[in-house]
Amino acid sequence: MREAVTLNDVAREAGVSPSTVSRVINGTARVNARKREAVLKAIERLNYRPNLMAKGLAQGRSLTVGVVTQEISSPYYGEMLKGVEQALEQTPYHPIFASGHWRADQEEAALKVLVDRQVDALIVMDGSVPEERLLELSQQMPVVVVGREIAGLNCLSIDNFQGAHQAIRHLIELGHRRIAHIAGPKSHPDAVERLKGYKAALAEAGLPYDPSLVVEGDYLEPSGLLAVEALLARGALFTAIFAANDQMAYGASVALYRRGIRIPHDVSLVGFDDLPSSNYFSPPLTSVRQPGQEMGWEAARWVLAMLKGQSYTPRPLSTRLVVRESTGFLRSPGSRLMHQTS
Amino acid sequence: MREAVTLNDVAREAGVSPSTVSRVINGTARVNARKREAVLKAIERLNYRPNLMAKGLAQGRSLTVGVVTQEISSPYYGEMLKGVEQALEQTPYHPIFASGHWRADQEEAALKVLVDRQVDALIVMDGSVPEERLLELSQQMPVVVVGREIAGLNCLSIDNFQGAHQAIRHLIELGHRRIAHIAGPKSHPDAVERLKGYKAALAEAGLPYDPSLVVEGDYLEPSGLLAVEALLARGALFTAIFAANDQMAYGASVALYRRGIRIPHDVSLVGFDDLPSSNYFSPPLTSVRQPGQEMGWEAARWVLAMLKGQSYTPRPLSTRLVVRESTGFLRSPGSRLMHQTS
DNA sequence: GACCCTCTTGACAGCGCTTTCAAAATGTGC
DNA sequence: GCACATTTTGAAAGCGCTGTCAAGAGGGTC
Repeated sequence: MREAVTLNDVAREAGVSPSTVSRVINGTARVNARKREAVLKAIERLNYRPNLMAKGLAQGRSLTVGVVTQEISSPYYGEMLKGVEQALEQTPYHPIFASGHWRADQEEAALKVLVDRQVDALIVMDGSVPEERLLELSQQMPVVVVGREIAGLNCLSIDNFQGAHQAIRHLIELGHRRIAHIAGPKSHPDAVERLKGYKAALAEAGLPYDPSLVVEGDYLEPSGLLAVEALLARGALFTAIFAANDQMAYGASVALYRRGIRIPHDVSLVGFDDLPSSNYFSPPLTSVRQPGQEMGWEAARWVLAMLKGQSYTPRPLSTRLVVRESTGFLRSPGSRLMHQTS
Repeated sequence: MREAVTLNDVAREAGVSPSTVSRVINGTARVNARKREAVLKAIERLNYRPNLMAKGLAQGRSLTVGVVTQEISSPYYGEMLKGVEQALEQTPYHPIFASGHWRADQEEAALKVLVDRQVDALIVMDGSVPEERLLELSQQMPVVVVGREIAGLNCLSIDNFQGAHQAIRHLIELGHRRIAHIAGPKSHPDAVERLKGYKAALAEAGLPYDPSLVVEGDYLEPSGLLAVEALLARGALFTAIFAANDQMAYGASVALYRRGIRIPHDVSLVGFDDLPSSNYFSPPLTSVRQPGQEMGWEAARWVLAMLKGQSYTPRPLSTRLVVRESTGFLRSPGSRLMHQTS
């Protein structure tokens, strides 16, 4: 394992002081053109690469941005992380990720890891860290929260109510009257909002709210499958399903497939998030698009601005219903499913 | 932004020297029980957290492991990253990711970023960095390569040939004789191996290899869709498709769906990777399981061992065909598709 | 040629931690 | 109670870099 070449080596090689080398590298002060040349040559010759840890220590910053997600492998967070990565690509900053695994204690542990690693700023995605904790952290460094709204903090989130509302409107316009909902966990504010949007859209259309058509899932595929089975088991009558996220919609579609219930022929299905894979689902899934990548990007731009002491107004993030092939007109008042289960 | 409390503060508070505090924290030498107590109390009282950057600089290591992937948001890499994260969770090390975006130059840039950040070890997933470059890096720090076999390096990969072979055997056993293949990019060694496995299995069964049944994709969904369209356009006759990865299989299924070709009724479909979502695809996708998470885990354990100067023998990683509902017996010699396109 | 200004440069003191090294404290045997 | 071996401890140097500060080098003015 070779010895690393340091700034001192460069200084010696170029016949100048370390300070001068530092100045050339960072452009922090004018340096005589000849010396600058000498330094650059020496850097080239020795193939010098600055030690970012030393630099960080000296400057009191690490040039890293901490990102807390729930699960790094989740397609939903994947999109956001990609956005963050992209926004940071051309800057001196680099993201460093830690996952909360959907558990408050692990999330706190993730925060600790990042803080200990001296991240210069923090992006927190969803989760259930107490608000006070985040407020406390925001005293120490720039913090941007994605997917939650916390007074006194810079937050970035979409209108979940509106998104759900759009989805239900779409189904109603297609003629559906009995629309089941696979909700997200009650502990997630976004899930609650989506449920509200569902109810509101029904109410506006003069449709009754039937609690037996709502099942709570946990945002993962298996729970979508289970939800549909529960619905079917209790003999619920429905011609469409609105799942609070795409992953649960995937699960739901399998349950329907198993029963020989065809999408959208017998039942229409709408998801939320519009994951990249939803476009390639079969049938391609109608879903409420949530601009994950853009959210990550905006969050990163925001903390960058805060780090520079600038203000930043994130572009408004809006949801958009992407209609694909998993939704269709209600076939007939007494569709197959209605008969089958009644 | 509050001033951070340092080891010196703790020393003063506890009435001992900084060295002693360091010793208590790291357990690098015995310390009188009373002093240790005093130090621990002081740490508690001041809520001290060591500065990992300073520690890193002093020790000449960063306690980070660099991981180069192609795309952090890809479900395939997501699984591996999760494995890495998991393996590192209970250690002092933390992963730091950088993406190559499927481009050699960006991959090199990613490597540079990680090396500049003084990662203590490197995990390289697939990609096309020149072998010499990796060998050079391995002189400087522990390196484990996943998904490539490079002489002189610690590599971790599955038997792609065998996996593809299994998939084709399965289709043949179901009666299929004309099996199309959506290959991965020729530049990827694993794609090449999978193609070889496909050919070998055909040959063993005494079936001819028909180049017109093979289309090259790029491992992403759209290319799967395009591939099937190309196949159909050229009037290829087939009753089954083996896609070199699940994402292309997803794309393929959409193309088939659009043409009204049913899976597995008209055409059987097999993927490779067995992404988590494949289990919830409709119909649930038959796929060659590649233990992504385990691969990440093993790679991480391996570099950890190397960092400790220990040797490590990774558990053998094997592929396994997971048969789900996207494959079925050949309906009849003259299946729908055969007629339709002939 | 003395004086003042501006620009460039190097010495040096950190950043917060670790790690020798030698001094201080403790313990042992007689 | 002494000489000696053994721990335990603190002082100090250093990891590789930055940034202040004051000295040095030029240049202009009268």
